Parts: sequence; structure tokens; C-alpha cells
Amino acid sequence: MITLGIIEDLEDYRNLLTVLFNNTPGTEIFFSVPSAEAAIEQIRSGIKPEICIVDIQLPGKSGIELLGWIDQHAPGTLCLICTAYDTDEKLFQSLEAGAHGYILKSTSPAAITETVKELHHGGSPMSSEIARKVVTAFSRQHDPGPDILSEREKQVLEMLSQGLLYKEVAGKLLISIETVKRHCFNIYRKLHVNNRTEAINKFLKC
Amino acid sequence: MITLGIIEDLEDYRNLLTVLFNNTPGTEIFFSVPSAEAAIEQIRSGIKPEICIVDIQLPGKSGIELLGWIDQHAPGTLCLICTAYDTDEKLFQSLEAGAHGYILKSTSPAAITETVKELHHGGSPMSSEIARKVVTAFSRQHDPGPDILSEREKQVLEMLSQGLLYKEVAGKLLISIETVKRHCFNIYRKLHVNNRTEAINKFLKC
DNA sequence: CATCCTCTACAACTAAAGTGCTATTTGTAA
DNA sequence: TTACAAATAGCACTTTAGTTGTAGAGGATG
Repeated sequence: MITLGIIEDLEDYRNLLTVLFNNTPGTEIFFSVPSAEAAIEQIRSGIKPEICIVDIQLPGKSGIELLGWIDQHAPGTLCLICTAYDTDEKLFQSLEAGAHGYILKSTSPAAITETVKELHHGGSPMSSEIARKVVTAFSRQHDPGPDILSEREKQVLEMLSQGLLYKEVAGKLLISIETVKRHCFNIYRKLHVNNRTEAINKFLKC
Repeated sequence: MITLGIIEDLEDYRNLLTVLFNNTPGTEIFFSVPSAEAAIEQIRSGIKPEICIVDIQLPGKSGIELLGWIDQHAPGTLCLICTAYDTDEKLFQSLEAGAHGYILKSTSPAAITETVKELHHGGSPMSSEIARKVVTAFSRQHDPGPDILSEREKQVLEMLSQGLLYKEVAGKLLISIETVKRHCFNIYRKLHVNNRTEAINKFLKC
């Protein structure tokens, strides 16, 4: 028997999942809730399913945050991310937060139940497109060594961390503002972040 | 005899100062240069004046940075900031960087020589307007204790340091974006900074 | 020599950040 | 009671930040 928790704010899709697994032999739904907070409440009260199907876009605490909480308070729980949109950002954040699988909402019901069974058997199911992204990201991180950023990019990031504006960085490095922007854009892409603060945090930690 | 170094990028004003002190008995100019880099070169080569008159707006390394360098490599050197514009920001940054006096370029030649003499005699000359700002800032820092920021402001700053956007902070705190902006504005004012990165740096250090 | 990467740069654009006003509520200190 | 600080919020506005497409010069590498 595979025990499940469903965390999904859209009522229609949550009901779809609920009905799906209620009619799937070998699975049992422990709880089916619309928010991370509600899921935390359930788990805190001792209801700990083996697998949680988690939407990323949730009101209040996000699915990513929920993953972190589960990893801390209910280690061993398998988390399957189920999201509508397919962005690199959410994918990498989910994997970093400890997701075990990642599927899109466009996935067919039959494939969803199959995915859950694979998870339970020790697999990490995801679509081939997603798998490609993961593989690419890993190869990038392993190939060029720990130094993902070029010297110039480190130099720019160092200045950003001091609170300098683009134009100030440009002035000091004697290059145009546009080039500074370009460096930053490349930095964010390489570090999988969206702004300077995240980049600074990530770079200083690694 | 008071020995002087002049660091001023505007040739006209540099010449004015040079001529002024060349014709002031009891003072001697060791060097008169247009950039922080040139001043550093002079001091490195052993030419160490007792007093440096430093412009803030310099090409390349700024006057503020030069102050920091002098404080490290030629401690005891008195630095007199001489700037065209009278902004709180530059003032506080200069004082934090170790400036001993702060005058505006609009100051008359007679007052400038007087200021230098006061500096040499152990004073910290500045105009009354500037003195007022300094006093106000100090009283603010000493009155409410070490915790300049309110609890809510610390909470916001903590979230900023995680790289969150205004709207994300607003969502988590259940307040409007405008209020988040307001908190940030107040935070920057209290810490004497201009953006989130500077605020984060300053707050984490203190 | 072809290819890839880095650094440089411009333009046009959207999103976000930051500034300067005003204003209400609430709690607390003078 | 009055006065002040903190938290809230809106609006109008300017400045920065970040995105995307394109593109050339130079170095390294297979």
C-alpha cells in the first residue's frame, strides 16, 4: 500500500488527483489539502504519508518551502512536484529543496499513477525534457569545475556585493553599462538565480 | 611647518589650492595630484604629508576609498574632505572612512587655510550646517540604543537579504507592496544607505 | 580551420526598486 | 491631553535592474 498526501490549491485539480488515487488499487490518500500550512498541520499531528504530491504555486508558504520543511520534519518522505509551468528556475529550486520527482500538470492520469509507483520503488520519475535539463545542469556543474564564473564575472559580482550600481561598476571597470548588464545576466543564468541579492548569497556560500 | 598633500581632479581648483598654500607661510605642499591612484603612489614612495586635502568626486578610485587606504597605510595622516556638493550621504561615508574635517569648495581661501591650521592643532573643522548634521546623526545613534531598526524593519530587511522581491515580502507579511517600500525607505534612511545591498551589508556587520 | 567561449557593445523593452508626498490608526511616553 | 513613533497604505514619479536579440573581436581548442 502506498500512502499519499496531496497539496494542491486548485480545487478542481486536487479533486481530480483525489478521485484518481481513490480509484487506484494499492494507494491510499492520507490527506488532500489546499495549502502548505494545512499539510504541515497534518504531518505535525502524526499523519505522515510516504509520498507527497506538491504543487509549487501555493498561496502563503510555497511548495518549495514545504519541501524544506518536510525534509526537516519528516525525512524519508518522497515528494513529487506537480506544477503547471515548466521553468528552469522552479525545477532547480525544487531539486535543491529535495524533490524526488517532477511532473507537469499536463501529465495524463495514467502516467501520474505510474509515476507515483516508480517513486515508491526507488525511482525519480520525470519527463524526458526535464531529465535533459537536469543532466545538462549537472554536466555543466561537473565539467568546468567549481569555478562556474569567469574572472570578469567574479569581479563584477564582487562589486555588486558592495552595493555598487551598474554605472559605478562600469566606471570602475572602464566598460559600458550594457556590458555590465550582460555580465550580470550571464552570472544569474549560471547560478540559476534572478537578482543580485540571490547571486551574492549563492556565490558567497559556494 | 604643516606638510600637505592635495588630491583634486579639477585642474583649476587644484591650482588654486596649490597657489594658495604656496603663498601661505608655515605650510608646504608635498604633492598635488589629480587622482587617488597618484596620491597612493606618492605615499607609497615615502612622501607622507601630515594633512591630505581630498576631493570626493575623483575619477577611478573615489576619495572615500582613498581615505580608507590612507587610514591603513599612513595612519595619523589627517584628511580634509573638500567637495562641491553637500549631500548627507557623502558626509557620513567620509566620516565613517576616517575624515577629520569636511568643507565645501565654496569656502573662501582664507577660511581654507584657517581650517587646515585648526586641523593641525587637533580640531575637526567643519561648517556649522555640517556640524549640525553630525550632531543630529550621533544623537540618533546614541539615543535609541544599538537597535536603530524596529522589529518590523528587521523582519523586512531579513527577507530582503534572502533575495525576495517587494511583492514577495508583502505576500509573506500580509501587507501591501507600498508598505514594504515604505519600510525599506525608512531602513535606508536610518542606515544612511541607498539600496538593499548596502543595507544588508551594513546591517550584517553591525 | 572551424568551433566554442569570453568580453565587449547597442537598442528596446518590461519589471522592479527607490523617492517624495500625504494620511490614518494605534500605542506609548512626556 | 498632547506629542511622538511605528505600522499601515496610496499615488505619482524617476531611476535602476533585468531580459532579449543581435553582433563583432580575440583567444583557446580540437
